[in-house]
Amino acid sequence: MPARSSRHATLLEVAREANASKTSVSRYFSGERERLSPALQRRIGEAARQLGYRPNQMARGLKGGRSRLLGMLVADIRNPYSVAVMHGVEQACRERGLSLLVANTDNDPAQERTHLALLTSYRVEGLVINAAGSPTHELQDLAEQGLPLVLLDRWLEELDADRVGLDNALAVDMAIDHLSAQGYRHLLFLSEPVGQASPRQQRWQRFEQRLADEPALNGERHDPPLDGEAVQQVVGDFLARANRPAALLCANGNVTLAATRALQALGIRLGEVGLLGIDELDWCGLVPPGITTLAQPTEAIGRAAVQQLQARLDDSGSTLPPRRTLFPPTLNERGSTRLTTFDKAPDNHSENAKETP
Amino acid sequence: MPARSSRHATLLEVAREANASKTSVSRYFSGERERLSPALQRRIGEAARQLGYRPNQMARGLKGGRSRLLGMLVADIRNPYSVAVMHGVEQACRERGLSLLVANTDNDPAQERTHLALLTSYRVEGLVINAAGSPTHELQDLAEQGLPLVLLDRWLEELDADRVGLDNALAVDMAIDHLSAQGYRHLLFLSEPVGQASPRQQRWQRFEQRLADEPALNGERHDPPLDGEAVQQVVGDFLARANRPAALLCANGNVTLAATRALQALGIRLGEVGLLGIDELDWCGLVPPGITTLAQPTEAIGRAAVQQLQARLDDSGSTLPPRRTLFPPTLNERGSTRLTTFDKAPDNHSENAKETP
DNA sequence: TTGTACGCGTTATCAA
DNA sequence: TTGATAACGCGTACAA
Repeated sequence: MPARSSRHATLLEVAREANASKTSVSRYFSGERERLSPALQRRIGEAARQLGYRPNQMARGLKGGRSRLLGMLVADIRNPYSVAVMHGVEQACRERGLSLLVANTDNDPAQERTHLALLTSYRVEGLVINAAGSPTHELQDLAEQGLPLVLLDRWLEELDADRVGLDNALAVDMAIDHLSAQGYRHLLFLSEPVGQASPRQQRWQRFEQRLADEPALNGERHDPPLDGEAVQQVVGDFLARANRPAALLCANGNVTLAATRALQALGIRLGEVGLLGIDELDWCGLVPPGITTLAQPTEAIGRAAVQQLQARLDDSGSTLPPRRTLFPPTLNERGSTRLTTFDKAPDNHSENAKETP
Repeated sequence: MPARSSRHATLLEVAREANASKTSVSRYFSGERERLSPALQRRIGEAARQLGYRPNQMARGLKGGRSRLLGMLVADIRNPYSVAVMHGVEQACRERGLSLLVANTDNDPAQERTHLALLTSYRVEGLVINAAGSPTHELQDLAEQGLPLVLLDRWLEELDADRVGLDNALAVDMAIDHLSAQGYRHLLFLSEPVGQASPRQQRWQRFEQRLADEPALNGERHDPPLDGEAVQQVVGDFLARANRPAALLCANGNVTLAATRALQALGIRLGEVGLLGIDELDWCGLVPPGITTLAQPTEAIGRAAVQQLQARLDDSGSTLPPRRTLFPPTLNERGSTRLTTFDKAPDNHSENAKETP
């Protein structure tokens, strides 16, 4: 029984109880158990268990500067993409004996600043940053102070830090190539308001570039707000203007959701008008005839972020050049980009598709 | 310019720079700014800004025992329900100037133990626990040591702690009442493997009780593993046995997803066989004709958890009796429980429904 | 192999 | 209003 009613047992108390010195107890809990005599080990172990002793990480961090804490700044924690990446980050942390201090900013630059200060005040050993705004100056300072940090998904041009994320140009290429191969000729690129977010900018730009390069391809780009009727309006207008076969390319998961709603509201059948979304979501196979997506390797991205941080941590001293780690997406082909599929069966049963000319 | 190339400025350095004492600087950053002369305030503020000083929370926590950290143990961070609740927790934390240390256990009791130890080693001031297994003993110890903790969603009978979550009995009642009112007579209650998880047990039991009480209602209960073909098998068998009108009641969001897949694979139209899920999900309005759900007030649940912790923190001393805070769900009525709806249009356009007898 | 003594950055206590 | 000093719990030279 831990007995102590309201406080925590300390190293010193364990030492007393075990009739040993602070140093020995410290060693016992710092992976130097081997260097103690078997007898001492038993005494300390016993005493610690009896008092319910747990080393105080705060005190540990204070002395050695090793907080064993990693900070993660997330722009929108309710985004499944963010959570999936975070899961990868967390696993990688666990494998290294690190804990994760998570801060969600809800895409608010003010909160971003606050949380950044907060994270550093806990002396995190590294920072995974999925930025909302552009707290470039603050980050620059942190980087200069020698704090390892890696930019996740969204990055800031002015900040020359390590970056991990999707190969956005490749993703757009794959999307366009697939739609093109399926016979779609008139493309609508749909994004959340582009603003400062780099992935949106990059996908957007790549789309424009491809349109410019290939005269056979027609297209438009729009970034309406996702709440309200704007999306339906934009899609409706596009479809009224565009010749067929026409398709929608959604820049991320949120857009895919909004676009699917819009198409349904307009009474349009998926596939007849193509739909391809960047980001894979649980339900993409469920909406008949299934929504084609480009899945990001979220776990790998998360792990890569931590790995990069670790590299900086190990390297502390010499200045490695900033490194960019880009991952390719995976195409999940479903009915929404099958021009000839007018059937409503779920994707995994499309072999039973009945033609409805 | 923060100048210092690689370390953090300390209180002492600020004091020297400002020609003040440590105490004064400490006061300046501890909300006792008023008690300093305007001149001193200016000097300290200046010096701090110049050196880029940030109080070290680790050291703070060491001295006063105030880590300003709350710990949250999450059973499955990829579950949208968990994330939504976490969002509420996080907001409530922010309002109180607390930070959140999140630990995901992936439903693994071993990791649960580890993470629990980790969280306490950072001297979190309180713990929000969405337990995977039953680390009852560990938790009991923590509670006895005076650490405020609140059980979220899942609770452990043996542990007499504060609890926050959904009113599960009410939820099942509402589900059955709705299905019953819509004309469904033969019910299949579908759950993830019940095991130790208390919400599953409670929902399961309430379902059984209602069946026993009302002879007019027929029903079965199953808890197949969600991966693989088991769900489709169970649903198929049930539908082969049961008379109509028949309906499925899904015990949580994961089950709803699996059940929807199964019904699609079986080529069954929603509504014709009823489908009602506990937990609201992004896509429930998207799968024609929309899936009826019981939404949990996730934000409120998260906030309530922190609020409860706060109460314990404030009260420290006298022993308040354990408190249970249960929230009612909200019914989102959609096409999947509309017996007469054979139309495939999205929910928000059901007024245009064409009858297809 | 084990113990002593000091320092980490902060707050609390007390005195000026 | 300000300042000196002693903790807080732990790691780590260094000495034994």
